[in-house]
Amino acid sequence: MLAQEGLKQIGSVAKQSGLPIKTIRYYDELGLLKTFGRTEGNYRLFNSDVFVRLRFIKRAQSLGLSLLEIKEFLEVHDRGDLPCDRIKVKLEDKLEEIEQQIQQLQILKQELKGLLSGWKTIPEHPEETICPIIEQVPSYSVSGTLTQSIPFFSTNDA
Amino acid sequence: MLAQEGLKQIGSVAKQSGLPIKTIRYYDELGLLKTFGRTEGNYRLFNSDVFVRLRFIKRAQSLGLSLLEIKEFLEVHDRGDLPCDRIKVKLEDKLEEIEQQIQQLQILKQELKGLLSGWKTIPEHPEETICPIIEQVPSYSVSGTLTQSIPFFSTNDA
DNA sequence: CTTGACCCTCTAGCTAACTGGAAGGTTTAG
DNA sequence: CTAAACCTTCCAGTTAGCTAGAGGGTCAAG
Repeated sequence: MLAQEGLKQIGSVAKQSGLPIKTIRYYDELGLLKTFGRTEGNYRLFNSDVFVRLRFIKRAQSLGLSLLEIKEFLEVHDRGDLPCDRIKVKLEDKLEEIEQQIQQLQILKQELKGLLSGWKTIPEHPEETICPIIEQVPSYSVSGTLTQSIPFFSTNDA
Repeated sequence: MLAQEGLKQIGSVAKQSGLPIKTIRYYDELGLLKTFGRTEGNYRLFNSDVFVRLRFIKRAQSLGLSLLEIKEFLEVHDRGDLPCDRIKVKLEDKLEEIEQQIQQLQILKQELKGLLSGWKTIPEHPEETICPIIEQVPSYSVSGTLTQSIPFFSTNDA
């Protein structure tokens, strides 16, 4: 029997939200959810806030934030603040990250295109290379300030 | 004492290549390296082919191929073929993958930019949202055939 | 009273590419 | 002979976000 009105067990939260039960339990374990206590039978109880929280989590996740980052925001929120300003800063960082990722991928793409456009099944060199073309050093001057080349060997001695 | 001329122990391979010993051992375990036997003391011996192989591995990795994919190529190579044609197909697939990744990231970027440009530290709504802005449904019509929206809740019942 | 749906915790596994450490064998210089 | 530097295998842990399964408790209906 449910302890109070309007409280839900994990199963119906799962159904309404479309998320697997296991996932909801997992979020709860990580401290993302703040359950509304338990029944006498030790069943988790949620009030309808949980849907707002879940939607927030999923939305933030889809924007590239990790569960731990999201947890921080939720904690700020739970202390009474709107975490908007912090979120803004994070999102600005994310934006920069994403722009860099895109740049890296563009470089890669250019490289791959270059390799593929110059492709021929090269005949000679039986032993000294594995695949001659793929081993070419990239010589791109794509567009702009890209001096950083893709590493062949990193420089750590261990 | 080294069994033969020109053979290297793992330490000097590590030094010359710049890769950690552990990594080289790991590649060997995965079957990427084909050692040149062992000493009486059970030390791995490499001939200088190993540098070609390592360079190939690192290069292919930097092009977005996994170690398992790379292993396939090396096995083809070791059976006597130049694995170029297979590599070509893989690389074409990779190219497509990368283009899709870029597209996804562009969408994300647009979204983030949209959020950040419309940003104000919104005052009201104490409880029904966590951060009002981040919870907006994205309404982008970026450029072209993007019907797929970022999922809030997926559609699996479990 | 029993069945079935629901819930609990706990442990372990998944992917990928390593990395760290324990415990111990080998080789060489002094 | 001993110490240092090198090597070996094996086991476990890292990251992130779950997911699977075992083993068992709770609850309402028939």
